[in-house]
This record gives sequence, structure tokens and C-alpha cells, in this order.
Amino acid sequence: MDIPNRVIGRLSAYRRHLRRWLSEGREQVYSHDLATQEGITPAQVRRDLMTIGYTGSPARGYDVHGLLTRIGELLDPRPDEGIILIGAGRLGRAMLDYLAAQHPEYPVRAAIDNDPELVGRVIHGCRCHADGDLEDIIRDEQVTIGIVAVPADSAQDVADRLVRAGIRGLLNFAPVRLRVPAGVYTQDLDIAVSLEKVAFLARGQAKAQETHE
Amino acid sequence: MDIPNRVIGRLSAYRRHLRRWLSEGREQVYSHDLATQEGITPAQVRRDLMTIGYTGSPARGYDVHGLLTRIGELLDPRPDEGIILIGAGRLGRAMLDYLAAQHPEYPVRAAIDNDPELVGRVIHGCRCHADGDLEDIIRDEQVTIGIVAVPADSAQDVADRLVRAGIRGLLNFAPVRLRVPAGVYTQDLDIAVSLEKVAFLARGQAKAQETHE
DNA sequence: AGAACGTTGTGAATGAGTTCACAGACTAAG
DNA sequence: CTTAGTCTGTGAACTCATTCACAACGTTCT
Ligand SMILES: NC(=O)c1ccc[n+]([C@@H]2O[C@H](COP(=O)([O-])OP(=O)(O)OC[C@H]3O[C@@H](n4cnc5c(N)ncnc54)[C@H](O)[C@@H]3O)[C@@H](O)[C@H]2O)c1
Ligand SMILES: NC(=O)c1ccc[n+]([C@@H]2O[C@H](COP(=O)([O-])OP(=O)(O)OC[C@H]3O[C@@H](n4cnc5c(N)ncnc54)[C@H](O)[C@@H]3O)[C@@H](O)[C@H]2O)c1
Repeated sequence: MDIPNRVIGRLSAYRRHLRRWLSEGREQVYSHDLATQEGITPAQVRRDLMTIGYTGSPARGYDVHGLLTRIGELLDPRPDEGIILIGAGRLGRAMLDYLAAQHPEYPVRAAIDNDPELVGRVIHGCRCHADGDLEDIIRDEQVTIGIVAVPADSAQDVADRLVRAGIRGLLNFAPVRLRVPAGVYTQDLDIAVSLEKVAFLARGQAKAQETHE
Repeated sequence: MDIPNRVIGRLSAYRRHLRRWLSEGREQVYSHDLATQEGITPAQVRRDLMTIGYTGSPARGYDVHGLLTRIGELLDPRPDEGIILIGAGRLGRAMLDYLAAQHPEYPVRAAIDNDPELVGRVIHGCRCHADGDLEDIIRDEQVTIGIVAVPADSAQDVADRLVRAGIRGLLNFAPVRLRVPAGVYTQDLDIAVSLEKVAFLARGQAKAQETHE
């Protein structure tokens, strides 16, 4: 099965609304309910659900619980998919805190920082290790995803080491585009670029709005 | 002139390479230089520069300084475009720090938080105000852009107030899609969704990599 | 001067993503 | 049982973005 990138992002968003509705006791939803929440067309929602092979019923819509289960099969992390954070600076610590509080399904196995001040500290249940331990931790702790939150200068070096140690995916906050070999997936999340987009579009008369991505 | 969203993002990225090259004394670049850095095709770069009406010369490529100037005309913030941050929690403070250090061209005029502990404190040169001051600050300090870093529950309320006070653009970190009227531009930057994308794509065999957006 | 090379600018082709529009399906009401 | 109404599933149309491919051009070398 081949699910486009964009669709994954929307499924993740749908899931949040579905969870909320489920907790409110709602059992069915229509494509236009999800569409309204996300500011897209109902046709888009149906198309997305079609690509993951989930079908609803005319006149009753989609089953909230069933759809959540289906999306979960695709998106829920497997138990052997650990995360490692490189760079326990301000952004890195904010992420640790946020993930621990809001996303227990993504356990950060370890943090790495080259500041001796930080090494050995335990931040939100996550131990901070020295730079040199990176390779061992990835091999020993079933880590497949790396979050890169080091300064721009070091980001590519860090990424290279992670790749060599066998990482599968990277989420990068440093303002550089990481170069990785095929088979490793990188998502560069450049906040400064996003801010520049907002500033530009707020200046001229904007037409549309845009979600993450 | 109508510049697509995607192009703005790439221009912002090009600019970083151009600045680096300029500081290294380089005077011309070819489309393939920028393309290589960003992992895209040279044709895409030329197309982008075409849409902003910048032209190079065959055999010499583009003038680094001139191109930087041209992109700057489009992207550089105007002096009357102030920023306000709502929610001086962990992420908000990390942003304050980051913007102050790395992006002095985007001066954050004020922060707002409803935690009495934070109100009155000055964080990285930015004073934290009480919740109720929001409207006054926006009107008095030429603020056109809002950064939303409050919990998900409050995000839409905060956005509504910002919009009513006349904000033009929003950068939103809360995991909800903000609903704003036409004329206001919102960029939702959902880090959890990005992480879920990376996890999914790292699991199956990924093909491509993706930049922010 | 003329030829050879490498790059730009861009129309046209391709590709990806979104929306349209409607047949078929299901429900509820009469 | 039949009719009216609403929603799904989806082929086709459409829109937007990317890539191709090549003429035109500037530079350098002979
Ligand atoms: N703070 C923000 O809100 C923000 C926003 C956008 C982008 N970013 C980017 O995120 C990255 C981190 O930002 P930050 O504000 O947390 O910076 P920071 O300086 O607070 O933290 C960086 C941390 O990385 C560590 N580090 C440096 N080199 C390292 C290496 N080679 N190996 C391991 N650790 C190393 C440092 O010791 C420090 O603790 C930067 O690239 C920054 O541009 C930050
Ligand atoms: N920390 C991260 O790395 C991270 C990552 C992704 C998304 N987010 C999102 O960003 C937002 C902020 O995250 P955080 O980690 O900084 O949370 P936080 O709890 O540390 O900070 C939130 C701040 O907002 C303030 N606040 C709450 N309601 C307010 C209101 N109505 N008006 C003004 N201020 C108000 C609180 O006093 C607090 O200081 C959340 O929506 C979170 O989901 C955070």
C-alpha cells in the first residue's frame, strides 16, 4: 500500500477530532464533519479514507471507533520504535517535556548533548548522555527516529552519525536541509521559514491558509 | 504580483545559502548550486527566480548580491510589522530566545501570558504582559503577526481575540487548526503531526524527503 | 573571427493533488 | 412497499506544481 505524505498528515489530524468525538460518546461522523474541522472539502476527506481502504455507510457516515482503529493501525508507533533527541537545549527540552506530557506513545529513549553541564541529568524522565554514547544507544535501545535540535553548524554532522548508526527517520529543527541517503526519511521543520511565510503573506492580502507541512 | 506559497518558502531557504556564499566572497551562483543545496532540480530554481522576475546571465549565472537584494525586497519585514507572542511557556520562551539571538529583524514587541508568575518578567529583552493587555499592545505597538504558543484549549480563543484586535498573520504551534476569517493568514505548525509522519515514513520504506511546509 | 561549451529563460509535457458530479446505497417516514 | 432525502465511493475533470527540452546567449579558447 502506498499512502502519500500529505494524506498521512491529514489522517493524523483527523485522529484528534475522532478521539475527541469518541470521548464525547459520538459514534458516527460524516465526511463533512471532518472537513469542516480541517477547513477542507468533504470530497478530500472521502478520498483520503478511500486511500486507506476504510469505507463508511451512506446515510450513517463513518464509524468513529472503527476509523480510529484503522488509522491507528497505520500511524501508531510500534514498541520497537524508539526516539533519540540530539541537543537538549531550549527547544530540545521543550520537546522532551511536551512529548512526555502529551505523547507517551513516543517514548524518548535518550537525549544526547555535548555540554558537560547537561550530561547525566535526567530531564522529564529522559537521561542525557554524552556525545560519544550516540552509536551505542541507537544500537542497544531500538531507536529508529532521531530528533535533531542542535545548532545549524552541527546538524549535518549529527545527521551523518545518526545515519551511520542506522537511524530510519529524522525530524530536524536546525535551519539546514539535511542530506541523507535514500532509505532514510527526513522532515526539516524550519520555523524561521514558516515565520517568513507568515510575515510575507500577512503583508500582501493573503487568500488561503495552510496547515503545517 | 502573485507568488505561490511554496515559492516563498524556497526563496527563504535560498537566501540562507546566498548569504553564506556572499560572506565567503562568492559573487555568482548557478541554478544548480542552489538546487544541490536544497535537493531540488535546477529547473525548479530557475522557475522560482523567474516568478520573482530576477534574471541571470548565461555562462555567469546569477549575481549573489543582486539576488539577495531582490529576495530581501520581498521577504524582509517592514519596520511596522511587529510580533506578539501569546503563551510564554517552554516553547514560547525558546522562541523568544531564538528570535532574539538569530532573527533580530523580527523584533517581538511583547509576550502575553495569563500566569501571574510570568507577568512583568522580562524574557530575552521582551516584557511579559497580562492577558488583558493584548488588545492595547496590538493597537499601540504596530503588531501585525501573532505567535500562538498556548495550550490547545485556549488557542482558538486567543486567535479570535487577536483577529478582533486586527492581527494580519498567525503562526500557530497549538495542535488545532485555527479558524480565521479571510484576510488573515494562518500557518499551523503541528510538530506532533510531523513526528507522526516521520515515524510512519521511517517504518515503511521511504522514498523522498520533505522540507517543512 | 569562429567554434565549442555551458547556462539561462521558458513553452510544452508531465505529474500530483484536489474537486466535481453523479450513480448507487441506506435510512426514515408515509 | 414506496418515496424522499442524504450520504458514500469514485471516474473524470480540473488545477497547481514540477520537470523536460531546447533555442538563444555569453564566455573562452584557438
Ligand atoms: N529555540 C527555538 O525556538 C528554535 C526555533 C527554531 C529553530 N531552532 C533551531 O533548533 C536548534 C536548537 O535550538 P535551541 O534554541 O534549542 O538552541 P540551544 O543552543 O539552546 O541548544 C542547542 C543544544 O545543542 C547542544 N549541542 C551543540 N552541538 C552539539 C553536538 N554536536 N552534539 C550534541 N549536542 C550539541 C548544545 O550543548 C545545546 O545544549 C537550532 O538549530 C535552532 O536554530 C530553535
Ligand atoms: N513544548 C513543545 O516542544 C511543543 C511542541 C509541539 C507543540 N507544542 C504546543 O505548543 C503549545 C505550548 O506548549 P508549551 O510546551 O510551551 O506549553 P506550556 O504549558 O509550557 O506553556 C503554555 C503557556 O501558555 C500560558 N497560557 C495558557 N493559557 C493562556 C491564555 N489563555 N492566554 C495567555 N497565556 C496562556 C500558560 O500560562 C503557559 O505559560 C501547546 O499547545 C503545545 O501543544 C509544544
